[in-house]
Amino acid sequence: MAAARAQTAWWTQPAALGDQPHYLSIRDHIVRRIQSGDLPAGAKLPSERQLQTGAGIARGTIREALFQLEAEGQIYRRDRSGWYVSPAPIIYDPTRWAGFMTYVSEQGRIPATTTLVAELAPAPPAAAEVFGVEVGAPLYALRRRRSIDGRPVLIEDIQVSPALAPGLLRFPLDGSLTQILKREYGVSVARNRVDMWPCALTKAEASALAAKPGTPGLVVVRTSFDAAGRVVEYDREYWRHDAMRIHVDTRVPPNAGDDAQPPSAARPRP
Amino acid sequence: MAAARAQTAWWTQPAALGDQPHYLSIRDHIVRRIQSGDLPAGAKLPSERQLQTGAGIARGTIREALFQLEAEGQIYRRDRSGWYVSPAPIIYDPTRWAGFMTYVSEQGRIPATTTLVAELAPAPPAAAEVFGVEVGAPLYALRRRRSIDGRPVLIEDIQVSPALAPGLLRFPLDGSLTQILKREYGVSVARNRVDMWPCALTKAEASALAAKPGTPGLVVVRTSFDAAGRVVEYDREYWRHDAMRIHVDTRVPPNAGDDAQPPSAARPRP
DNA sequence: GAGTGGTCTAGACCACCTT
DNA sequence: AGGTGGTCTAGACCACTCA
Repeated sequence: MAAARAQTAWWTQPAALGDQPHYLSIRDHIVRRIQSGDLPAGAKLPSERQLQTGAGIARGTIREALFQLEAEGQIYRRDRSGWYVSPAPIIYDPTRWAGFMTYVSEQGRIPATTTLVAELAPAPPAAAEVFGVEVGAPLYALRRRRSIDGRPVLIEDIQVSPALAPGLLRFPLDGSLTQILKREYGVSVARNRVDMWPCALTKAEASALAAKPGTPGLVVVRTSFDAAGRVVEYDREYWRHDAMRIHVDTRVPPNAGDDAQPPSAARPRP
Repeated sequence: MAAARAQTAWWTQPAALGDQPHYLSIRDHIVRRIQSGDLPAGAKLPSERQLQTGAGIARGTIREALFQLEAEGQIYRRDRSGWYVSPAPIIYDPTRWAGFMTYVSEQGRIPATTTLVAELAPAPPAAAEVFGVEVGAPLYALRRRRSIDGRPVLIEDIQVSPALAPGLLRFPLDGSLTQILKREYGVSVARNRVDMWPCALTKAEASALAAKPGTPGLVVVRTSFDAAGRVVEYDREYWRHDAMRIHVDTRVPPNAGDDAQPPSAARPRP
């Protein structure tokens, strides 16, 4: 396997499986090197120019292969630094109240949090609607970056009502916010409403993740409520799309009707 | 707004917001045309060569703008046919037992299903493990294509145990499978286990969706169980990534412990 | 300061969809 | 048959990261 570094342009030969585009043969070759252990998780790939192997391969073709692998979640890039093999994704259950720090640890990985912003700020329209306050009313606003094994994987913006948690910013915010709310304010989560969709990271999120703007990502918007139906937390997370898999496990009340729709009503919220 | 079709190469002028790459200015221009209604949902974009406007713009640059918009979910392509404005996504709740036909209709859209394959086939390894049978044991296997408003949006592979639903293939399979299982066999779903992750569509799924292989997609794997814990359905869906948003709403049992983890245990299942 | 990826031009040929 | 996107080459310059 490691002999694949021979100088001859292995990919100028007819494609292994016959009639596929050139860039897919290159992709296949890199996949083989990843699967063989030649390029372990986190390893840096050879530079694009090195991958050209000197022989009649345009850099654009190499890059097409790289983009394909990025879309598949097998490699990622750090902006202007290089291409790296993606680590295994972590399993993320947005319906759990256990926080990031908890379940990343549970899966044998090392979580870390950096608080980028923590302030009392005027509510933007989306948050104002969720909290049922006027646009511009003061809300605690946090912006945090979370990492797994040293790799930044998500940026999140959180809003919390000062009415529910006065003085929140006095506490250390790099850990579990949910835990602080519970322990210090006696507020606990009884309901989670979660929306998720694939996206492209915009400049702001991307730069905080050392990614290129336009990198494929996943948005997770979570609104959590307490037993009284008050909004506890409004959280918007931007993930690198290769960093996680979503896992949800739901039990349905046994006596629900035929076309009933517990636990949720799936209302469009555009 | 509609005057933007002037012959002068509008994008050779300095970018609107100053110092951004050229392809992003092109992107912004197309976004404006979409938002202004000049290019409504479903409309076909001008061809890549037409978008070059004759003046010093390489097609590759146009394509970069198009790829960016595709990653954002704003446009999509039909392989070798052209680029089209993406319709609004539908809201998908994988924890509901209501089927595709139901909630697409609820959202004022027109669902359709084409059954591509319906047969009794040997269980592949993944399905065999889920059903707890030997690899190669007979399972009903369905492959269906689902469309919204005439646009194919997902391919799904379903496996059902013949022990639970003997003679299943005699029924019309273009509707709700869950409903058939309930009505004809008295089997109803008490639990849904769902995993989701972004992916790139492979050749098989892509061609059935008239998409290019490598198009960004979303995989949804759903295992549903009845009250006795038997597997009712094992379902693997490949979605166009711009066609849906995931929405989950979960209520937590009020008396659960601090670090307990209902309703699921978020175990890694690689 | 050397090397990396990011952006960009200007061609070309092909397979395939559409009409 | 004509037009579309898909693939590909062979350059070039720039902004940035990293040592």
